Amino acid sequence: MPRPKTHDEALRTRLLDRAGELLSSEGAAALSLRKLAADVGTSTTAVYSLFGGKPALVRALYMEAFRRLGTRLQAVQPTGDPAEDLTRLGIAYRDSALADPHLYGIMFGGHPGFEPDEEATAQARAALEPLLNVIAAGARAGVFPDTTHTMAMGCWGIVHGLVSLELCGNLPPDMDVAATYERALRANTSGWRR
Amino acid sequence: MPRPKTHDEALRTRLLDRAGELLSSEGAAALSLRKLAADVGTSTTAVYSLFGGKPALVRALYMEAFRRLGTRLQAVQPTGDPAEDLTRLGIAYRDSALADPHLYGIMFGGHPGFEPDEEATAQARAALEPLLNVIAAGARAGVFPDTTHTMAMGCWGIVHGLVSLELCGNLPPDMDVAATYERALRANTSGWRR
DNA sequence: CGAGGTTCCGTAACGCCGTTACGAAGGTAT
DNA sequence: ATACCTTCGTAACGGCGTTACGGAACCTCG
Repeated sequence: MPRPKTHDEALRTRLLDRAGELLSSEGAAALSLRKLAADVGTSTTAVYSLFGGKPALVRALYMEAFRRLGTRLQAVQPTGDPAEDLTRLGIAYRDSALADPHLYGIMFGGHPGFEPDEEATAQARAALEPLLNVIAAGARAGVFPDTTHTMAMGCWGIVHGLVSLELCGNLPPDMDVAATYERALRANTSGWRR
Repeated sequence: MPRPKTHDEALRTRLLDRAGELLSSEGAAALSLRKLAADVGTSTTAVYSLFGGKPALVRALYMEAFRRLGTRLQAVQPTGDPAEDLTRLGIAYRDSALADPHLYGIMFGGHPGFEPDEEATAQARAALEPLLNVIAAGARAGVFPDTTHTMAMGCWGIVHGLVSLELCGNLPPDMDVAATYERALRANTSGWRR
């Protein structure tokens, strides 16, 4: 007896996909509920019934962004050399960010109204598990210190920091970023060597 | 014969000060031209005649933020040990960011509509001169490599990255951030040792 | 097969925002 | 005193996120 729902899971994914496209092509400022709904051929109400509002939509994008990052990091095949693996993870991290800078901005840019809750930060941490695994393996092999979490924070810090500086345009335009990035990663890794 | 100006330099600084206060107390989302003008006792027109619009106001805050950061970094007294100086600079950097997180967000968060122009990025680079000086001194002393700019990027990356992660709430709440931060800084520095 | 009822969703309104055009305000020179 | 020129506050415009509401769509039952 009820009217059948058109605000269903399919529409949810279409909204999420289009939101990601808008974000990638025109930036975060251009991501408005009105434009999004019009593009998908529905009304803004859909976003409220399917997500709950704009912050909740951003949250969904946040989760998706970390999911993609985690997938890319998991795809890095271990070589047996923890230091080398660490560098490769860092490069994969940067590739992931450069592949969709605006999505990276969702993860760390801090959108107005959205604060990651516990589940969201758990998703973020889960994406970095390959990093923890490599560092823990290095610790077991005796090349890294036993303070796995401390070292993981340092490594996450440097990859995030460099990528963030690059995306903000804070690096000199004539710099060979890829090479300098890798050099900085290796220096940092060797500093943690036991 | 003209009506005397009330949109003068004094009003400009009052607007800038209040904008900084609003930013610090209520965040970037609460910084609206209407509220700002009302607080200062003028109209939104003042912002347009004195700055040129909201992005230009944000630009002024951006310049001010990097000016303050530069002042704090310059206040770090060299010890003669470049590695130690590097750590102290990193701690001063974090202190500066924690002193006003929202102002730090202006520098790297990327506000909608504002892209730093050449002069703004020059101001940003100038603030980091103490970092370059210490690294160059270390290179002259033979403890750091000759690739000063590469190493500077790495060092900026790790301090910015860790501070950024902390401000985003991406670090575990039970972590002793100050100690871990310093540990990561020292590891990174020692990795650059020649 | 049509009427009723229940659920659902698009429209439209509200209060914000940044931006801009315009008319009133105010001091100066005649 | 009046005319004029600069300056600034008011108000309007389009767009935003959000929400209340009324009509639309379907199933069920007579």
